[in-house]
Amino acid sequence: MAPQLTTTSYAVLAQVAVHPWSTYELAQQRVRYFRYVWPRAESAIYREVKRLSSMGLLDGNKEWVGKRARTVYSITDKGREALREWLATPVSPFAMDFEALIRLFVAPLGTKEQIVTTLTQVRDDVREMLRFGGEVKQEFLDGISVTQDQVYIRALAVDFFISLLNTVGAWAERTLAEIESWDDLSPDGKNERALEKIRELPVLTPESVERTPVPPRTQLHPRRR
Amino acid sequence: MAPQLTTTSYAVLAQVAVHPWSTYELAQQRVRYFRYVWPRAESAIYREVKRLSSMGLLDGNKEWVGKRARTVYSITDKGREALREWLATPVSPFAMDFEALIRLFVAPLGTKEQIVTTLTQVRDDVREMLRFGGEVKQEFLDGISVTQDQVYIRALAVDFFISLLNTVGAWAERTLAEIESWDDLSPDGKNERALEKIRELPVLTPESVERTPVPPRTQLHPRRR
DNA sequence: GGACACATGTAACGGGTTACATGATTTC
DNA sequence: GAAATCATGTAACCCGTTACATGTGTCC
Repeated sequence: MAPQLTTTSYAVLAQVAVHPWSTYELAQQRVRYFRYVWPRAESAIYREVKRLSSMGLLDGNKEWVGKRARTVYSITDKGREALREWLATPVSPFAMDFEALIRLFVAPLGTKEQIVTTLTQVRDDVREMLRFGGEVKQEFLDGISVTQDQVYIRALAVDFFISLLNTVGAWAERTLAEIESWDDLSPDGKNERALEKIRELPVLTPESVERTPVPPRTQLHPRRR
Repeated sequence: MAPQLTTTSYAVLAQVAVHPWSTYELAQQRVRYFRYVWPRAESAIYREVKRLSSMGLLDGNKEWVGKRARTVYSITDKGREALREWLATPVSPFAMDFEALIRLFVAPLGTKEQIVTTLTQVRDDVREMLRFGGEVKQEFLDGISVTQDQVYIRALAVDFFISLLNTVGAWAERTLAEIESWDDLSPDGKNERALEKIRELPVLTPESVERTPVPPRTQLHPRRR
């Protein structure tokens, strides 16, 4: 049996499918391709191309720059076939790591300044990513993108990226504003206003029929026997 | 030196800070706390509590259920102090894993049906998460949440969650509609329309930035590990 | 009294990360 | 011609995963 490929493998295959790259270029150009939707360390890419080429999915061509070797990889028919088969398998769901939310939960342990700093960082990170998104947009409008012939597909992805970041950015802004309007991080007098805000959130709540009567929460101190 | 804690460690600490839990409850209740913003396997939690308690940040109490032991953990002062110190460090940026976008990029290698299936899966995943979000909302409105006294904080997080999912869901819907309006996945005659759509995306491009003076961006902080 | 879900973990593998090494090119 | 930066990787540790193991209440 061939060893199992990971999503990272397919991400690399997908990038090489566009055109051949040296490993270094591959690792660098991930920024323009998958850095924000499938972030991985550079060294993972180096390892991945070797695996893929040992399996015959990539074709590695050694070149020489002075006394240094470098390898340029292109995708093979077998590689394209692997991608094709992958497309028929179930997709893994959208997932995120958002440390700032964990900090928010314990924010009252720290100072107001700290949580404001955290949220400001989030806002700035998002701005930076949006700046990058604007760059990509401009590249396509100028007609100079490497994947210019694929605009009809890439546009869908850029749409996703921009929409999502605008949402996160807007959330950061309004949350900053809310917290800055507080005197401190204590609950005093804040919960009622918060309930009002929760009530207005755009999501359906389960109907009372389905509403499970509160299950007596698991006992923290079970009886001995 | 004490071993370095990871964000997962702090996530566990943060959850135990709410009130004591047995390890099993901890692992289960992650769904209601961090599953969607900091997803980790259950076994990671089991290992983490042992580490944290060996460091004195958690206090583990052995109890007996029949002949089986179980451990109930509560946070120590030292644990709360660790959380406090953590709040002063730079936050790690929002990150996501979104395999569907990689598939979208290579979609023309496969069939229209396949990419439609993938996007439908995304839409359904989002619906399920939104259903959960609605449940949480209802719990707060009913006043029965375990963190009822923290509504003023949790509301901010629920806001984030719902906003983000609505954005992803809306994107999935309109992308499905777009692709279903196509005869096939070839670029024929699609790129011009796509450029028009890109032009309308709500993000500043470098050119427009040059024309519109923008306040100097705050410096980005370094990445945490 | 057998089946089955719940409860409570452990073992082991592998992907991802950080740290390091070394040659080539540019800058001053 | 030294320093800094770019280019091209390798090594090793550790977090996160999947798979498994075993005890306990419950249902019919």
